[in-house]
Amino acid sequence: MATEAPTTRKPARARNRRGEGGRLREEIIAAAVGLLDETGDERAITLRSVARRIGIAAPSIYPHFPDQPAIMLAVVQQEFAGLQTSLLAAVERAGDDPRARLEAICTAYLGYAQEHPDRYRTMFGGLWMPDLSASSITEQDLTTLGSESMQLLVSAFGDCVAAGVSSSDDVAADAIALWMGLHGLAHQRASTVAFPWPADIEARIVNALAHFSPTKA
Amino acid sequence: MATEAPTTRKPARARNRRGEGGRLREEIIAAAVGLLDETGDERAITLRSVARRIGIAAPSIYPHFPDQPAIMLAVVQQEFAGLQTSLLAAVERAGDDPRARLEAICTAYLGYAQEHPDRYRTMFGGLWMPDLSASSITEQDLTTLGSESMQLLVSAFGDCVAAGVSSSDDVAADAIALWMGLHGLAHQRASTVAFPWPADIEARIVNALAHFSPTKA
DNA sequence: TGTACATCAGTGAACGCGCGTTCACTGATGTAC
DNA sequence: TGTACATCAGTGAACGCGCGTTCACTGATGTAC
Repeated sequence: MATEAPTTRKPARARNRRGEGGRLREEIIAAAVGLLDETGDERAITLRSVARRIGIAAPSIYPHFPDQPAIMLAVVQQEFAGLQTSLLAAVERAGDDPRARLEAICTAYLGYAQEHPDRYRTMFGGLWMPDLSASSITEQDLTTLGSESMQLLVSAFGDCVAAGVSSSDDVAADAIALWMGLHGLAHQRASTVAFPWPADIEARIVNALAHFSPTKA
Repeated sequence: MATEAPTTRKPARARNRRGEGGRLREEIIAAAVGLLDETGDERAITLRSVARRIGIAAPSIYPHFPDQPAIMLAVVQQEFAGLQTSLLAAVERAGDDPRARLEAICTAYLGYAQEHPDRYRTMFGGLWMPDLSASSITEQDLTTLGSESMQLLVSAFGDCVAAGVSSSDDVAADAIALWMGLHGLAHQRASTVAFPWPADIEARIVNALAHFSPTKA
């Protein structure tokens, strides 16, 4: 696979107009996600590979990102936002029934991970974050990731308990337990090559951890 | 941090005696694990860093491993064996009660992951495996990893169902569901910097997914 | 017991590569007058 | 309406580094005779 076509040397990317230099920032993030999706390896996202894909010189990244980990953080933040959007859309579609809403969230969560396994692995793999002291990334940047989605799950779980379709003596704790079940399945599916998954694995995990009343068989 | 002490140039490693060259193979694996434990980053395991740590020349690796991914595979295989040993020891200690045995396996599994978070992340992260076509590693190498431990979990779960302390219409499927809960917690703990875990998170996950009869409160 | 020799367990130098980052610069574009 | 100029949005060459891998080699060690 040729990294550069030999005949056409210059793709001749149109430079942004004055005042619109910020657009390159978005292009950089999009290029990074594109590289991740195509290679399936977050290590393929390098400062130089991103620049190459856009058609700019490598140093042109620096006015927009202080270092390479900053690009990764921007990618992960954008993807967590995308996950949240996907969950909100699912819960919207689900209507008013509390159990249907919680199930919709779980299905959407697992669906996102299956559609974008490499993104999911990157978001939760923790491998992209460096020494934390040698880069521009702060601990605050990391702890806030995914907290919105967690909150959504907690409140949907709480609604189920309030409606009597679930039981829990500690909604926050049981929501985390449910999330861990979802995460385990999502992550393992995204990481393993082949595995003999039972057809109803999602339902088995969700039903057990959501403590759904067994009445509605 | 100096990579090489300036005064003592030669650590003067004693070369193995004739017929004992195979010892270097074990030293290489041990050095790789050591690097992983100390740096917390599997990317720190390079052919050259391993050689440096042992005190040999880089090409000396090649009689023992065909390429760098082969070292990673050996590390991961050894660690899966270590995990299995740890689970077997726990189940031995637990005595004859089926529920105690299953709980012991779960606790030992989570304990291993908490003691060696970086090893756990490497084992299940899937990032160390390359193109699968560009290296010496085969798909067979990957699918067998951890299957022994899975079997142990299935049989312990089956014993619980047989003894009436658990319920399940499909032990194999529910064992996988339980494993996913364990994996989710183990992996997230190993990957995240800080998280407000509930104190009883382990019990909440295990009790729900093992379908333990609630009689024994 | 002595010695030639095959083998084993490595070594040392070199290669080409892609990486992050720096530095001084350039040329188009909008604005003040 | 015309023009000087500041600013913006980048460029191009270069740096030092660590990487995986190759090649021809070396020197100790055991063995056959």
